[in-house]
Amino acid sequence: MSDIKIRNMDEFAAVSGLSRPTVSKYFNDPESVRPRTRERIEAALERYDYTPNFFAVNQNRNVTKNIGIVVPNLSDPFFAEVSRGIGDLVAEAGYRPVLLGSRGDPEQEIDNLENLRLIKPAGVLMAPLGRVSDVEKLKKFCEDVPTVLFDSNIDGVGEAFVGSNNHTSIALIVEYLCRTGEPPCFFEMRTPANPNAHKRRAAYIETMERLGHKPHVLQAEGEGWDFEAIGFEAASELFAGRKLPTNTILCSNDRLAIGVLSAAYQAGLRVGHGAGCALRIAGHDDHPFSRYTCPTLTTVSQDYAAISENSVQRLLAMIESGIRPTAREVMYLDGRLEMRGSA
Amino acid sequence: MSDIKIRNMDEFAAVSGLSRPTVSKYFNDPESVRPRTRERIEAALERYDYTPNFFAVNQNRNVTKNIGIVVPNLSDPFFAEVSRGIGDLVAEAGYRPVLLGSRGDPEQEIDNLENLRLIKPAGVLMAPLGRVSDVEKLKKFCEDVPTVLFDSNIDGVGEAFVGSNNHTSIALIVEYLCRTGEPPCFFEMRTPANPNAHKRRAAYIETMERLGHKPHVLQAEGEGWDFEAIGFEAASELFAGRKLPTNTILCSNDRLAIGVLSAAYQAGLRVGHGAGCALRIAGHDDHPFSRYTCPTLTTVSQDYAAISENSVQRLLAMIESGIRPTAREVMYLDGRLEMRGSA
DNA sequence: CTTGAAAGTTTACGCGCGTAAAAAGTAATA
DNA sequence: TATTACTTTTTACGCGCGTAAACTTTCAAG
Repeated sequence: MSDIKIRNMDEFAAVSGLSRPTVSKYFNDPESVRPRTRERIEAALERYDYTPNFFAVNQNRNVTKNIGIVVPNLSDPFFAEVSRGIGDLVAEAGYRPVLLGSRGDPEQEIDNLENLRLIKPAGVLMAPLGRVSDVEKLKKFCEDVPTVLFDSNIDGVGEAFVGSNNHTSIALIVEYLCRTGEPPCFFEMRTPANPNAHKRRAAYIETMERLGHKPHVLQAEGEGWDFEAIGFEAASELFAGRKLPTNTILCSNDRLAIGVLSAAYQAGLRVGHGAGCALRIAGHDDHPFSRYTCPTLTTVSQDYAAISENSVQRLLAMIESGIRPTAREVMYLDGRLEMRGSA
Repeated sequence: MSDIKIRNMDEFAAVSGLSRPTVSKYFNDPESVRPRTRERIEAALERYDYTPNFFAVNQNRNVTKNIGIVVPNLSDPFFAEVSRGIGDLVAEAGYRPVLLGSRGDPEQEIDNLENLRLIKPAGVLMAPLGRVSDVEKLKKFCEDVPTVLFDSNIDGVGEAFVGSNNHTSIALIVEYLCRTGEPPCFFEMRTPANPNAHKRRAAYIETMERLGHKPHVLQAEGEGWDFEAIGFEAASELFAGRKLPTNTILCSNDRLAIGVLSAAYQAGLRVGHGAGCALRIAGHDDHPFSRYTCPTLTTVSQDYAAISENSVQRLLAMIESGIRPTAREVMYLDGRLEMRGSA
């Protein structure tokens, strides 16, 4: 490694014995130059460390190699996990992932998109806030930038959607619960942030009716993303008032279930499916901590890997072909039942 | 809002009736132009939406308004939380936070810094991986870019460090545990990723000896960041072998403690400080989920807010004064005992 | 009304690179 | 060896903005 500082592509072209346009071509696509030329450039790269100026490279492009990843909340372990996976895939494909969290705030969500627009991304992968999102602004953004939605769907926004099939996964766990004990009631937030919640409630009701049971929906008050706290508060009240219509609770998601588990513990209710248990509790999502709750949480796992892979793949296909599909593509992946200790 | 598209600063200067250099001056610092001029520009901004081209703006600067935030792992709720707070503060101060996670991988950590270098950040806030970090490369980066470390300290790296005082906070909880029951043993990973772990162990030993008790350190095997799993496995073996030297376990951090709690539950050991409890378990950090474990986890909370504020403040002071301090500044904040159900 | 500093305008150059066009060179085929 | 198709080089321009220098206008104070 030489100590001579290379200040720009001109100087680097000089030390590698080539012209700047050829070097420029190499950096845009190493395959586009003759193998021997490539070797010379790569040899020079070992001796002098040079990287094209990020800003100058992107200034003239109308699209860059940046791919935006926008999720509702980076503090939520689910989204932290998924966005990590997506970021990896994006980086492997030779793009630069730019990760942004919206903190549950629709204004922040739009801000994130505006910030992304500044860096002229090749495309965006986004898990929208859902119900509270500013749909018109989202649509406008998606007209300009190829966008794939994941996790929660908003009709007409983006070129594609990849997510879980709430209908089958809720059916899966409702059937399991009915088969192995009392039919469950359904525990959710009254004003859920995420549109999946509505689908899950609907799927619960439909499955219960199909099985000939009466559905019971319990709704917790509270806004925001502090799901454990909301679940805890509402469940504590339920337990104190002994208002539970059944001994089995299916929660709309694992974070609520974690709050409910905690409330049950503090109310002295033993949770599980064994002898001496007063209550069964199940969740949905297979949150990273679900396997370490007490008892471990029975839930439905979403196929994180498949969601990540499919959404990235769809976006890259659009970017690399340059073709925006005429019809919006929607893909639902099946969940898997995770039978653990709590139900 | 007019529909005329403004393509660049020249056009925007034209519609606002000013010259481009004046407009440029405004965007660099709105206070630097006469109030009347400012009004004209801001009026124009309402009619035509124009934002200076991000890449062109930064191309000529040798430092930008970007501030990098690098944490070991974005999937860890602790870092997710802290980096969210830091990002907010950075944004409030008029800078653009760029968040990067190193995934527990020292190479990724260096990669992150190299990527940051490309965008010429005004400064960087970093929680280093610690023991496994490539210290030489970190140092080199910190020579070029003003950097403040937080969470875990590496001597000689960065201009300042802000973190918790492990010594006092471990003393706090050890004293509490000794006062209210059997003296604790200390549960940690044999090869912890984070240097705080070593300080915590040392603080435990010293406090125990000061109080006239014999310290016991139990070490779990396992590498990586899957702390709950590592804690669970090791604790399960301990419980099965009945090898515990005391009925009180102080875990090096909350994530390990969550694993240990889960193992205790599955081993049928009742955890808590009440009658009929076989075991007390405590943690350290006040992880977001600690208040929802079963039982709730007694722990020491780190002062997230103060860590965020102080580290951001120190970095901004350096950036805005343009002065790199000659002496490295180190700041330790005290933790607070969170007495809950588990101990 | 004069004066002088502060603010704004004009003009001009540079940043580092993408990229187009024409010329020159290189490698495989006939 | 001549032909042909690629590659590479040369030359030149443009992107959008920062910024310096010299000049002109504005505005408040004397």
